[in-house]
Amino acid sequence: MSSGPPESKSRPAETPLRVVFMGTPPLAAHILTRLIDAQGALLRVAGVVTQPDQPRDRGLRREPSAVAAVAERSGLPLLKPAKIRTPEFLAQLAAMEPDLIVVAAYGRILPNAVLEAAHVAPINVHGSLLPRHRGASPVEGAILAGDRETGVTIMRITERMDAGPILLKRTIPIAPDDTQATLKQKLAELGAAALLDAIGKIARGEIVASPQDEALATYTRPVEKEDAIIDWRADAVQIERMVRAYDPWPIARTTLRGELLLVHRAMIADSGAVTAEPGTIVDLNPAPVVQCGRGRLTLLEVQASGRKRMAAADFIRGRRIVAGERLGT
RNA sequence: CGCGGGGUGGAGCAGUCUGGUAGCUCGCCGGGCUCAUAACCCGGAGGUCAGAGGUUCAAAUCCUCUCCCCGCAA
Repeated sequence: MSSGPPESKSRPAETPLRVVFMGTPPLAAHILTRLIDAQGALLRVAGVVTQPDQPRDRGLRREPSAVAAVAERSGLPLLKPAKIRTPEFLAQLAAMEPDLIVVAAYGRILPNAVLEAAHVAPINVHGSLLPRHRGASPVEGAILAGDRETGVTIMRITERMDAGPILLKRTIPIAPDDTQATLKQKLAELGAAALLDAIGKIARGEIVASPQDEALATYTRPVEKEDAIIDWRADAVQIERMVRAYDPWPIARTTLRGELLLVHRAMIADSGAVTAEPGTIVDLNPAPVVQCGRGRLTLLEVQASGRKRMAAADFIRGRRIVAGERLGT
C-alpha cells in the first residue's frame, strides 16, 4: 500500500474510464486493438496519439505507423504531433479528457506536461520484468542476456524512464528458439491482457503500486544496425542469441568476399571447439559451420544483398563457397 | 522520380559486355555397389531463359516498355 489506490478526481465510478492511447509500432498496435475490442462498461478509447508518418521502404514513401492504421480503421480521433511540447498538442490532448493515458512503445520520452493530462494516471506497458531491461529494447535485451524468462510490466509513468511504481507484472518463459519477432508477439498478447486486468483493478480501486528495486535495474539502448554486426571472436552462444534477438530487425550480419551477408537463422554446432581463426568456415556439409571465438555456429538461413533469404546450404552451392573462407573480414 | 542488386528446368547459380537452338552444383526418378550412408558409379525426366514489342538470317544475350522480388536508406 505504498502509494495507495489511485485517486479519481470527481469521476462517477460507473462511467467507463476514458483512455487515450499513445504508441507507434506493431506491438503497440496489437495492444490498441485489444483495448478497442474491450470497450464497454470498463473503458472507452477516447483518442490515439502516434508518431508522424515516417518515410520507409523503397521509394521512401511516407507511411502511417501501425498504431495510426488501427486508429484510422476504427475511426478513432487520432493525433500525430511532430512535437509534443507545443501548447497546441497539449490542448488537443486535454480536450480528449483522458482518465488514463496508456503508453506502449510511443518512441519518445513524455514530459510531465503530457502525463499530467491524465485525470487518474498515466500508465505504461513495458516488455520486460522491470526493473530488468528498462529502456528502448527490452525484448532484444532479454534474449541477448540469455534470460530464461521475461514478461510485461504495467507501471505508473514517472519522469525517469521505466522507473515508475509497478502496478502489475506477468511472466512467460523464453523458448530456446524464440526470436525478437516471436517473443514480441507473445508479449503483445500478454501485455494486452495485463493492461486490461490493470485497468479493471484501477476502476475498482483495487490496485497497489509497489516501487522498483533500483539496485536490480538494468538498461537497454535503442537498437542500431551496427549492433547486429557479428564479431566472430565472440562466443558461439552469444552470436546465436544475436541472431534471434535481431530478427526481424536489424538482422545479424557479417560479410563474405567483401559483401554483406545477413544471417537469419543459425544454431550452435559446438559450444567449445576452437581449431581455426574466428570467422573461418570449417565445414560445408550439409550446412556451413563457422568457427567462433569459442565454439562453432551452423548457419541455417542467410541472405545476400539483393537476394532473397535462402537456406545456407543453397547459398554455399550457388556461390561455390569452399571450406577455409572467412566471414567478417 | 532517394541509391543499388536480381528474375535462366524443383533449389541455388553461371552464361548476357564480345548474338548462333542452354551449362554447373544439388534435388528428383530408375538401376548398380554397399552391413550402411549427407558416400560412390551408371542412366533418365524436367526449361515459354519474368512478360510484351522491336532490331537481326539468327536473341537468354542488343534496344524500348511492363510486371514481380530483394539489399541500402529511413
